[in-house]
Amino acid sequence: MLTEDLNQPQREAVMYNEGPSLIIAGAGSGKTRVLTCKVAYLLHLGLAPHQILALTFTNKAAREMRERVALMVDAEQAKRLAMGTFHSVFARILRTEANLVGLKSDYTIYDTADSKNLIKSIVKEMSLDEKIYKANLVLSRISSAKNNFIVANLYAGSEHIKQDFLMQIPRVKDIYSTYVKRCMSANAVDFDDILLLTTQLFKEHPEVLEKYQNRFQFILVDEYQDTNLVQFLLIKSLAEKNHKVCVVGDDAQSIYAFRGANIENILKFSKNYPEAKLFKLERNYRSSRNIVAAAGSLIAKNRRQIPKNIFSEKEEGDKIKILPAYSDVEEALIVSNKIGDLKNRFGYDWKDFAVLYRTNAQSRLIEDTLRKRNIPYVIYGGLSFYQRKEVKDVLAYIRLILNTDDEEAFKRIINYPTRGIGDTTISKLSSTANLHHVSLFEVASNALNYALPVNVGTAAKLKSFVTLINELKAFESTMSLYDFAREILLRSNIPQTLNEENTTESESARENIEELLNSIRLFEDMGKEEGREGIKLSDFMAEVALLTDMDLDKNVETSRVTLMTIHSAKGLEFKNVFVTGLEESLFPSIHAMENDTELEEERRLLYVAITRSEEHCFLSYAKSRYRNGSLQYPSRSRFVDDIDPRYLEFPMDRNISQSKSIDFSKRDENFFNSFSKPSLPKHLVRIGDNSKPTANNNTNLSVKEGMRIEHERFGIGTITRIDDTPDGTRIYVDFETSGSRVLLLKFTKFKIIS
DNA sequence: TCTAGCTCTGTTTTT
DNA sequence: CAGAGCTAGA
Repeated sequence: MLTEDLNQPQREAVMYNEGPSLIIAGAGSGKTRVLTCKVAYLLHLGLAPHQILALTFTNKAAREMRERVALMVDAEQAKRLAMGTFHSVFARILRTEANLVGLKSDYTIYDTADSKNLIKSIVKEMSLDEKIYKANLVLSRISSAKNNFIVANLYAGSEHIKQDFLMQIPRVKDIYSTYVKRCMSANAVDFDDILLLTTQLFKEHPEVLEKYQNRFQFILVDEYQDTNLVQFLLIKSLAEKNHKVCVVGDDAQSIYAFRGANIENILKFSKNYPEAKLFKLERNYRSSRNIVAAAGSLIAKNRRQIPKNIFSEKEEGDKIKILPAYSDVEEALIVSNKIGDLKNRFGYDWKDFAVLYRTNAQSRLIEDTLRKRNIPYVIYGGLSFYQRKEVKDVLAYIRLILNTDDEEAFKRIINYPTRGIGDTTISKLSSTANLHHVSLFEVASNALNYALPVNVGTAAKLKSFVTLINELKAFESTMSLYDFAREILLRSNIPQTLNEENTTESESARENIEELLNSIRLFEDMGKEEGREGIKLSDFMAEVALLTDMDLDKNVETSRVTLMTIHSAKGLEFKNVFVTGLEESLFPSIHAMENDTELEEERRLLYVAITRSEEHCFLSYAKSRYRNGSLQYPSRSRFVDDIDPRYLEFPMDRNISQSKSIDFSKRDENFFNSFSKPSLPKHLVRIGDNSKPTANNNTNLSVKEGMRIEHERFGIGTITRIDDTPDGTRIYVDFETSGSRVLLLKFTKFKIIS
């Protein structure tokens, strides 16, 4: 029986399908299992796979669920489930119904970089100050409006515009409406549009909505706490007719408010469906009792939450260990050492470890250290493969060929490889195109008709570019995807250009492009295997646009330590988890320290991080860290103090101050002062600060072999050797955590301990 | 129009 | 620190 291995609340949640239900699923409570069983159960009850709509936030989650369903029912059925991310499912629907919202079905999906570039162009064209109307800021305003279902012509009457005035950016309204128009005339949508336009479509075309209401007999939504208003509306409208909808979420794990997610949706759900059944999954099967208790004590500091009692019946386990470090460098060393140590002691595999951080930038040091120790690792996040310059260049060719209206693709490649068409010509093209409400490509194709003010030479260059694109277009019908893509690549002249450069970068660029072609071939072959007829390159492009770094195959066969942001770690679990950078203004982020709402979200983020761990969890922080090129002295994160100390273990052996009361923020001096115990005479050696190094009077300073010193960045160590060289005195130090180093005395900041 | 080199600036999380 | 944008000179 399908529900055999489930506990009571899980089974009830799976078997109740008569109406709407809300499943509050605590961390590690077997949520995926419940969802999977539910899908299998619905199939068992006789629903056809295509009648079940299951929405997730990541492709990975969708894939995983499909695979697990396939194990319970037959693979054929699993394949036909309507399962995917919000964006991929609704992008498909939008493609089918494109003409109803003024798009063509081969529309392009703009990624964030495309959107930003478009905004930049618009700001320039409107002669606004780019320093005030920063692309990032404007995009986030537009995105937030879209997520809240505020279309361009309603923006003027919205709360948003009031905030814009306060922020002194009143013209966002105009940028927004121009942006929408430009996307439309480029036959392009951005990420938010995929959901927004579908919502609009359903609103304005009840007959279309009804078609999908009838098709989707049952709707499941994962990570419901992370849905925004538009997603809420989409689910609401689709479920309106037969109320067969089940949403699963955990308010304690809501970490996407910055993207418009609204916890209110969970509360609104019960309001919207008064008959909704509520199920709570409170037993955590993942983590030791200590970890669950520690996480529980942390999240208890948040005010707004749905009451629940998460418990574990696993063994008590070790306490969460706090790992203080002198510097970011040392933090990385400690983490790497601990990983090696645990592996040796308990026989873990590399893949049993994850190092999590708040910001992507933190990965660098950890990466460096792991590499030095020969510890294999994978990094998720950051630049994804499809965002790399060379890959985007090739994709832009493909995009323009498939959709010549694609403004951003046009701009990207009109002069790459260089063909003598510069900014001047591009802005002429732009203004002419805007004037006549046509695409850049259209103007370039008929420069004469539009009276484009360019000289004969430029006109000829434009013509040959247009001819190239048109010729390539003609190949589509005659070739396989792979051959077509290869033809595009060859004719684009990109490979030749890279060959000429002949640098390490151009070498890796060529490899990446080769990789891109391989993925096109793979896509084509898979399609054939699955018996899908008439796959087109546009299908590949549609898929690629919605792929993230998480979805890429990263050589999963080899066992490696995982490095990722906490956000990307949601939904995953590891035996051992290191949460790094627990420092004020990093975690919680400096941007989130102003109000409680944001602070609570950061706290939930740490909650998510801790609850990823099954057996061991470590929280590390550094007393000094390089950020944006300058050294900073943060204090320990307040969140460490939010956890009940009964579940924490602080180090005994090292005398890093536990108190947070010292203000490190002012000057270097404070940092050193904080080290010295007030009663002791200050042996602080601090030579070569910014004032000129008062040369040799430091050489006979009282350093001796065997002395123990405490270094700002490397921690505690013993001097093993002292050498006088023409450059000054060199000291050889064996550091406890960071190994041996040779330091030039006059530039070294340290304190003598004994 | 292109390129190299300089200055400036920003700097969270992501489908 | 790294990426973007700007300037000067070719």
